[in-house]
Amino acid sequence: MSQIKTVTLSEVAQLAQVSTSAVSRTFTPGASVAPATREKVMQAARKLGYRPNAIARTLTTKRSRIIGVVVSYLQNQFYPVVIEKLSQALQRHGYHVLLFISDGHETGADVDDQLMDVMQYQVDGLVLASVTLSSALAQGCQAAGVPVVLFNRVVPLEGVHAVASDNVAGGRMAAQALIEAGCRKIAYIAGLEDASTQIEREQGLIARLQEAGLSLFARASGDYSYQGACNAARTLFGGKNRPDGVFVANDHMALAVMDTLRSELNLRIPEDVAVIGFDNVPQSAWPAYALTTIEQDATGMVDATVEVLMKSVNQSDLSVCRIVKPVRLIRRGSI
Amino acid sequence: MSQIKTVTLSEVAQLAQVSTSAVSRTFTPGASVAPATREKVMQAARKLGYRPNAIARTLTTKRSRIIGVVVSYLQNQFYPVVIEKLSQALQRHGYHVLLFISDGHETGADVDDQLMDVMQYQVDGLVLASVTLSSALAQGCQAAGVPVVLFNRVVPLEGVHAVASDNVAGGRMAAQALIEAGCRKIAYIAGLEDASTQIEREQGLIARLQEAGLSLFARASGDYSYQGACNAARTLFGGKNRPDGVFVANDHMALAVMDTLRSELNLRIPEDVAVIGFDNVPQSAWPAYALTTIEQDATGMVDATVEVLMKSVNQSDLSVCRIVKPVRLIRRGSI
DNA sequence: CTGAAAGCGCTTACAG
DNA sequence: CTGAAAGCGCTTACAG
Repeated sequence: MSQIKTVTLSEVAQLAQVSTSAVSRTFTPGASVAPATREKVMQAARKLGYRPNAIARTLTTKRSRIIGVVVSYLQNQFYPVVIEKLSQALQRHGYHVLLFISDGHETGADVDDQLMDVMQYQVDGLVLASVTLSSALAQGCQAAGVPVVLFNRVVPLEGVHAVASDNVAGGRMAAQALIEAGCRKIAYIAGLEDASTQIEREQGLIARLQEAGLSLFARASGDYSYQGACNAARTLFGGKNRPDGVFVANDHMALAVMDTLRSELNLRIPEDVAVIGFDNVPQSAWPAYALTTIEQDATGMVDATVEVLMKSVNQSDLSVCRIVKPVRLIRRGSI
Repeated sequence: MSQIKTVTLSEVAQLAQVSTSAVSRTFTPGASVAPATREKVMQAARKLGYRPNAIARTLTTKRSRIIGVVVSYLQNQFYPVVIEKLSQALQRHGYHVLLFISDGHETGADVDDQLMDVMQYQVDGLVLASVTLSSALAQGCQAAGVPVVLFNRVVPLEGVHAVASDNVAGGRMAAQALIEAGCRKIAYIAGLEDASTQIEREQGLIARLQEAGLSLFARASGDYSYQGACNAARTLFGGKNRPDGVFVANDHMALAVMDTLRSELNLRIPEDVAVIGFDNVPQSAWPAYALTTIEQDATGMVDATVEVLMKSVNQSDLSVCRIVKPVRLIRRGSI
């Protein structure tokens, strides 16, 4: 409302007695300006307190230097960690994050709507963390030339990059750890049923179990939520013939499971039941839990994401990247 | 790089056989367009897949509908919760969040630099969560007409709004709860020494203690970090004559304190020592902790922030708001 | 209600 | 290396 004073490029040009082109060039890294000219411009700019208007620049260059980031919910500490790293990495490259929180339980159509919204800001790229878009919109983005990378989700969409962990391997590792610990009645608490992470982790678990001549003892879904996991734990461990080990699809749920097991069902971990999670969120290391888990390489995933983004921004014809980061077992006390 | 197809307003105008003004108006809520005209435009727009370019719009209207949000670090779950709520509330008003993560241990000058950076995007407002800016920059923002609200910090800067909790009252409540529980050797674990939250909470604690004829038994600083709090707990509780109760300046640290007290020092909570925190982050309610704490009204604070922002955007001469939300005691098992 | 025109603050071929 | 000029995609008085 009160855009009181806003110094523009032409005011600087006027004061410095040069053309607007000269001013523009001195603020464009790598443009050719004579040292003397640059100096005059800088002085005038400093005197006036000039700051380039990124919006105007975006309008002409078609590069906003902003990346839209959509994330579904921040309860799971994995995402705050990722967002922090991602934001900082992007800042280092001169980019900024336009953040978008989707309500979580939205249909693909809703997400599409929101995405259209952020697209209007001419974002240079899009990263969707734990969220998926429709194939229609994916095509739209591709047509518009804005690269999208799915973070921690993989969906075979044309032109959509994806960065994820080796969830199948992780599932196998979890199975392996449980088996080694002597568990024979192994249960699984699933995440959102149609999430690729969920599907792959379960797949790995079951594959390894079969190799060992075992089959899944029990299964319940926790929807990747704290409460969902509590409920799953109750149904799985409430009866007489209970599992002696459980793989929980992510740490956020695993912590909930540990809480319920101990405080509601009076079971000891790992003596009565071994539990293993996935992610290695900061809380897993807290002594109250000491959760054994499969670590996702958050830093590596973020770096890969940024790399794909930067490449795509500079060369349109980048072929689609599907990056799969290795995971590793972090042994602590819950198994 | 590959801005393949981008439908513009004038293409729509051409197809619809109307002026660009007409198109612009049909996409401006509340502008006067004849129903028939609007219909023609809508059809053309739909056919072409037209989406208004928010950047171009911003350049002419001087309103970007984006709010810059700066937050120092997301380890403390209070902030992810706040960001989620804030982002959603803003979205409801048609605004978006340009997120900025500052490294945490930055000087005011660094924050200033980063802010100038986000200012270039012509943000309509700024919210600084757990971060402060220099008075020089505060004036700059004021001069530029962009309202800034300090979230969870209060600093007497000209023209800067602030939304915070009644930290003094909270400190008193904490003292009160500890006293009622029979504690007489009450310690305090401080946050970042120059944060207003830290100062006020301590102030309230000490005031109430004095009224009860007590003085602070011991004190250590935890810097609002998990590790810092662990160290503080060690020095405070490592000796023979230890406190029987402790007020920790925020939950994030309180959880760390509980962890060290129990797993390292073998102390029982609350039998050996009562602990109380501040914030009421989701984890405080987890059975492993069941932390008694002073709750900040995150939703109320966010709503107030959005309200101040929306008012400021629409009327430049809004007088400075210093909003202080009440807090309340949440009783759980740690006291 | 509608259109022609100017302008928002920058960048970028194009000549020189 | 430098400047004049056109243009990025929209909005908004101003006339009609």
